[in-house]
Amino acid sequence: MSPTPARTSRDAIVAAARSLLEEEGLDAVTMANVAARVGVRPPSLYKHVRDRGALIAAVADEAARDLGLLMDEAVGAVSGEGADARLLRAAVAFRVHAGRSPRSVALVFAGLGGNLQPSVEMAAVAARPLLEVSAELAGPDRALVAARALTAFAYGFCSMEQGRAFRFGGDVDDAFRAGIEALIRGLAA
Amino acid sequence: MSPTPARTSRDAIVAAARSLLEEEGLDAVTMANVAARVGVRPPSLYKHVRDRGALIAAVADEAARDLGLLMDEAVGAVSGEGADARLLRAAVAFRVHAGRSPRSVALVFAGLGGNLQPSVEMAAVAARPLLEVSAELAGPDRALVAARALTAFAYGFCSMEQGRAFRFGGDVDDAFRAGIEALIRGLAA
DNA sequence: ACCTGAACACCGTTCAAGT
DNA sequence: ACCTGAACACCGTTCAAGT
Repeated sequence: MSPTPARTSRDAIVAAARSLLEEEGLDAVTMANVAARVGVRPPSLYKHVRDRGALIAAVADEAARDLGLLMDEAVGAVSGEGADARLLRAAVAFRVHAGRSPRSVALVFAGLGGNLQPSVEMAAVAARPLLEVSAELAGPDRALVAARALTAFAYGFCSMEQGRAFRFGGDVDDAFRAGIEALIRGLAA
Repeated sequence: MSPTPARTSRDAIVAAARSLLEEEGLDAVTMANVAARVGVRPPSLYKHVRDRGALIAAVADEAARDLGLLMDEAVGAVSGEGADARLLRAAVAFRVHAGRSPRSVALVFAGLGGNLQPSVEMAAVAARPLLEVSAELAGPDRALVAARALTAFAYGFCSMEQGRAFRFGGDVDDAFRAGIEALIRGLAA
């Protein structure tokens, strides 16, 4: 019975912003581009999201949720596998994900130049799987410290790799593997 | 004898862009803001820099040079100090620097959303001190791998810290120290 | 040789007016 | 209740015109 039914939705808007981010970068996530993708004029977006910042924060939240699901799966126990082997698998999965969706990963961890972040709740969901295996590796009282170190390394490495910061030759796959193994070894000791 | 002497210079322009970046963020580095700081109209800037991208790349180069000088100093041998202790000092110095100049650091390592980077030459200068101590720690043939791991951890950690990504409590200083020590231990083994 | 105002094609955002 | 065109204050960049 509404005078005019909604011609788009918040979900469609966030999805359009998300694909724009991944395909063309944060600069391409303009209200004009998003509006065009959902078939509406830019001012109409403000009926569904507060402003561009809130839209990008919503994208960050979705990206964090997906990352959490991915980690949950990657970390799943395989018969007879120790915490070290499971963390190595999780790190490799994270790197593959970062290679496929570099801008989403940057958005989740560093806000991509803006000050937007996922909500604490979503961050907690995304972090849980890693925290559990970290507790196995380093003990419950050092789980947070270990998870932070592993995340810092993996995110830092992939962020630099995607930003083409490794420009002195050498085997990048090797550096990632050696680094994560050294860190896991050091944290378990 | 020039018809009109230059009222500004490339150096002054880059310096203005740099302070704008650190004080207000990359979005504030507009041609209008930079021009106002050097006392000129925006179109005049194009006589000194190709475009905004080239200006930001020049800022990245200066930031990389400064970081290299800082690392060179931090890594300097103290009597009887091993490679592990020197790397720990370098990492702590890097973190202090990242706390003071977070946006410059982000620009050097990840391009800050744009695709700008320091030149390879400047990156090589900035990386040399770390590579030398890494060779001491892990042996010459593993120096690059070790330096990459240490950089990835330190940059990732500080980037997350500055982006307020550590939101589950705990001692962040402790996490940094434990992480870098674990990594150094693992790389030396 | 450098600087300038005017212009162009864009932004994000607001708001009164339509349906 | 949602969508729209028009408007406002901004961008980066180009260019002919000034000195």
